[in-house]
Amino acid sequence: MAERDQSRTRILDAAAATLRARGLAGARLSEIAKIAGMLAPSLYHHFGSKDELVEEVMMEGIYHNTRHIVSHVEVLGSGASPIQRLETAIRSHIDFLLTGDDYSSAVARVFDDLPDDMKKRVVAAYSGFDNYWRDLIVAAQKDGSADADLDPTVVRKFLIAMLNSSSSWYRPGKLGPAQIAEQAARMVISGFAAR
Amino acid sequence: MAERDQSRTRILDAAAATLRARGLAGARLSEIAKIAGMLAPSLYHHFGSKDELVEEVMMEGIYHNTRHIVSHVEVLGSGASPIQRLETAIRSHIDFLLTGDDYSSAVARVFDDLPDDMKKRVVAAYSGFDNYWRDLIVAAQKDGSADADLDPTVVRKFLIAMLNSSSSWYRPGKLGPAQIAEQAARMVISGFAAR
DNA sequence: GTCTATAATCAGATAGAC
DNA sequence: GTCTATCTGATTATAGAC
Repeated sequence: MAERDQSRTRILDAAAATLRARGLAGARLSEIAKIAGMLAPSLYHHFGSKDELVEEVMMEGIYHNTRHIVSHVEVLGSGASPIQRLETAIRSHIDFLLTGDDYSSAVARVFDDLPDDMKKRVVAAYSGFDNYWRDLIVAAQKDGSADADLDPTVVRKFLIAMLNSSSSWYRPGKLGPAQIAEQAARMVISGFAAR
Repeated sequence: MAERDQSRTRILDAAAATLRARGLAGARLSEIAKIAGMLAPSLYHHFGSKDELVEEVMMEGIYHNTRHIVSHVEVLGSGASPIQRLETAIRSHIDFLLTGDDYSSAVARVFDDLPDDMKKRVVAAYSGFDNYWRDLIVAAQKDGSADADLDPTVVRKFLIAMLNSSSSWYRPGKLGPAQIAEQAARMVISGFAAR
């Protein structure tokens, strides 16, 4: 990797960590620069503006997250049931968020606050991710293994909001990422009521 | 109500609407003042600072929301099962958010971005709300009607995050607040998988 | 109790040396 | 490619007239 790319990567990493921790307005260029080992004006050699930097973090986050989930689900092979595939996606998403991917956590944290024009582009980039979840949900319904009276879009919105929230309240303790993921999968698929 | 209280209330309403729509950093005192029918410096006659105003909106939001949910649940009377009570709380919470309470939506939107010291106080005020949900959850588990292997705290966090998210993605359309609430209750209690 | 005018602060962004 | 110095613009907050 070229030196230039190393600096870019360090800046992006620093921006993702800062956005995750402080939100959009709270993330100062001076802090991002400090973590990346430079001063704020130096960032402008690599990025045109704060917005440009933020947007690249969003795009990376979405890309990383999608790839991570898809690769875990697809490893199951064609023998897996739709519900098994959905369960794997849920576990994989939580694990990704809680095991420290700053990029996807940054997306979860700042998405609502993005300026409208950037949000449009980020939503467009998100569509692959959304569609993937939607397909998992619809497949389980077509298969007869899931409740067909639930609206797939509503299920997806609720599900992703619930999973994403974990990055804001999770603290290492009694329950680790795997246990949280287990709880999420159980709650979503089987529901809270006893069978 | 005294004139002074009227102005205060107008300002609080305007702040809640603006916080809900624009987030913490995006909510400008000039916009809040304009909605309240005055100019920004006039706000300082009623509130000491932006933070003070924001904190009062948070406290009102939590108070409104808790009262709304509790009153709907308690109306069920002592004959209702724990699951019925939980279902009522879910429906009531969604309905409250989507039928336009700016205060509780503002809490959902800006909570993560609050400055640390204010957040501590807001969390403390939230404890009554959290405990009420927790009691609903634990009661259903003790009763044997809910999955006792789920951690009550994790269930509560996931549940509230999921319900709160609706205020950011809901738009009046095919499904109204009551239908969204119905979907949420069904998804949480029965789960996504077919029985 | 609200206004006009203005101060104080702060963060993003630019210019230009090295 | 990073620095120091500076500018710009926006926003909270204050002073004091009315």
